[in-house]
Amino acid sequence: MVNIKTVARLAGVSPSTVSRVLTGKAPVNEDTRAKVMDAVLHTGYSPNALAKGLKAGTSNTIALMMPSIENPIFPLITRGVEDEARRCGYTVVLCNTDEDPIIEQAYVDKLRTRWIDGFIVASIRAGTKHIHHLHAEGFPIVLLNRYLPNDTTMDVVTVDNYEAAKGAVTYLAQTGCKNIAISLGDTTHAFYEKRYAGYCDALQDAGLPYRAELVMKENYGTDIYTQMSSLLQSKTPPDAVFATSDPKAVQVLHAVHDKGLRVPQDVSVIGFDDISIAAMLQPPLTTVAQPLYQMGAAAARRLIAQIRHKEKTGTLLPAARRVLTTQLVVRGSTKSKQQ
Amino acid sequence: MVNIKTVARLAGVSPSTVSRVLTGKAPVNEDTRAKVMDAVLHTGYSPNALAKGLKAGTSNTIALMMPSIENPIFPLITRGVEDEARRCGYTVVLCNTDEDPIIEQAYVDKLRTRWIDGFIVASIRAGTKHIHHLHAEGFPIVLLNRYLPNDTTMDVVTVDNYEAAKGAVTYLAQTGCKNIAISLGDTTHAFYEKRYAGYCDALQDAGLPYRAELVMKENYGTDIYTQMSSLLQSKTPPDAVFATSDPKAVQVLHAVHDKGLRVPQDVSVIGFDDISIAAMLQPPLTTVAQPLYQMGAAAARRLIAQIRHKEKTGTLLPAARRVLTTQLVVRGSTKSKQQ
DNA sequence: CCGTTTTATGAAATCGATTTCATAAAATAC
DNA sequence: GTATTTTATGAAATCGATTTCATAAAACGG
Repeated sequence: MVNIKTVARLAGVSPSTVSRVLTGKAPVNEDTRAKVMDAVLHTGYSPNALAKGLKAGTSNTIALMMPSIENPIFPLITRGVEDEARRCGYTVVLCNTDEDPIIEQAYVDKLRTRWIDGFIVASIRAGTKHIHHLHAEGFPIVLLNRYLPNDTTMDVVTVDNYEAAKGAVTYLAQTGCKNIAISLGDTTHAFYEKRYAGYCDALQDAGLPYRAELVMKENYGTDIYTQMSSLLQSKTPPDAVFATSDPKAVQVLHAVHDKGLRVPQDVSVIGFDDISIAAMLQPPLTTVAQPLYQMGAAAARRLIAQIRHKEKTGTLLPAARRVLTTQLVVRGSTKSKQQ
Repeated sequence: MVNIKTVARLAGVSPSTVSRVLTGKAPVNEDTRAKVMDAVLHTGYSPNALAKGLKAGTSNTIALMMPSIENPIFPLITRGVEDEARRCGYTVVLCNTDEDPIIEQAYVDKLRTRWIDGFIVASIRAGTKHIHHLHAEGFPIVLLNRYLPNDTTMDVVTVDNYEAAKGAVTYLAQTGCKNIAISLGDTTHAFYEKRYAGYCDALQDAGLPYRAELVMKENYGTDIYTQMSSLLQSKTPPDAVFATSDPKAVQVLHAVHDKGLRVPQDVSVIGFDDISIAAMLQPPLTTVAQPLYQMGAAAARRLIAQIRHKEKTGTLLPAARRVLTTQLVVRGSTKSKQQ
């Protein structure tokens, strides 16, 4: 591997001068600059990033922590992060944690050793403390999608889950649905809690009663498919379901289909996320679209801004909350609005 | 950040001794070892990976290059790579290249500068040369899924695309289908070429004629949906379609559905990949399952074996070809076998 | 033309861990 | 008891790039 010394010798100058030419941080005579550039091009030299990082204390690398890339919202988010990072000259390290505190801790320990400049965390949970420690140590951190409601110390990129859910349920009511069920995720996550609140308030605004038996919960012993199937056999079955994620909507669709009922004539279904399969389903799924790519890109942009600010001033920018807008994408799984 | 000097001072020894205790590469007196470990635990010291890497010439980091993580086969592959890498103490850098030679070159240039130990490449194309250069320079490289048929210099992890395709088409024939169409991908990729060959040979073995008009091609002006729609209106429409990837199968299903025909009664459909959505479709898609997770894990395992061999001996192991087995997963989009 | 400021560049220190080299102390041999 | 080997450890060199420091040469002011 060719190093700076080789180039220096070839150009007949000292390593310092080569460095000065390449970083441009100090004036160099035009003749010497030409000689050096010549030697650089000739050898195909490119500075060793490890040595550079060691000296500078940075690596131009960020980590992206998520539960699992298999969760269908993450590929697009990841793409957004990676594209933006690359544009800014940063490299992305991928961490699937399975929400396992041990794996998460292992990652943090490994990456903390001074060669990751910052973290995008899409897997934070209420109970864990590693991320706070990391932040307290001075690492730039941006929370993505998942966040802790009573903690405003860290940057967050998210959507307005309350309004988005409220809008979706209101839409169902406007299409004439009276018995609107919800397929709910783990409410220890703030974003699911918000979607639940939006559901409740939308019912109230529409003058519809809240019925506890219409709330299906994930990880509740049985899966959504089973819960939906039995709900359809009850005395007052739902005529609509607001699923708090698209995969849950898929299970609902299957349950409806397997009972011989039609979507949307018998049961309307709205999902949340707009992952790629939503449009491919039969019928295509009406869903609340999150701007996943933009969320990833925004998180990367913010993180890199924090990193650069820290490099310049030694401190972090005050934590900010970036709320992107969702959009209800109406497809075939819902009836049309009544005039 | 606490460094080795701090620990040394605290323990009352030299940095060399601290290093010896932690690497275990030289004998240390039991008393001193205890003192050092004490200081290490007390300070929470962990060696700087950048400095370590600079000295050792390795970074315990590998790169995973793919067209895009949005392509639904890659999340699972990525998960396999990452899990195996983590188990072996390696970190994964993610590279989405969009098959753009410029982006790919930029990545290669950036990562070549001595701090990536090896590459898993799932995006190689016949025309490009960067990867060969990289390999010629001595970097360990494992090709995943995509490969170059007349190049046996690099390790490959793949499946038997020919046999898998042949098996799928033979299955369609055995269920009584007579006019089997194929929805084909870009045949400049060897793996699509092989699937095509398997289709042709299966037809022949089943005594069915090859009909050129039943070959639908991606990137052929019109999309698969349109091609399938017009094929269904022809004089002798297909009664089955072998799609060379699951997303293509989805388009076929939509075309069939929109023509008011039923799957599998009127048209059988088989996909390829078994991505997560396959089982969620209505009807659930019969498809050739690739062991995506295992392919990723196998590629990572092989790459790390190469890296370690190179570190020990300075040379690479002779290139090997690892062929994993596919499995036809029969679901609802095909008829059952005739006795 | 002499003193002062710029400009350009090499030598050497630095980042942090590892490793070779040197050496003092301890252990063993005869 | 002296010679030799082994063990334990510190000092210093090393990885490669950057940056401070020092200094020679050039430019400039009066």
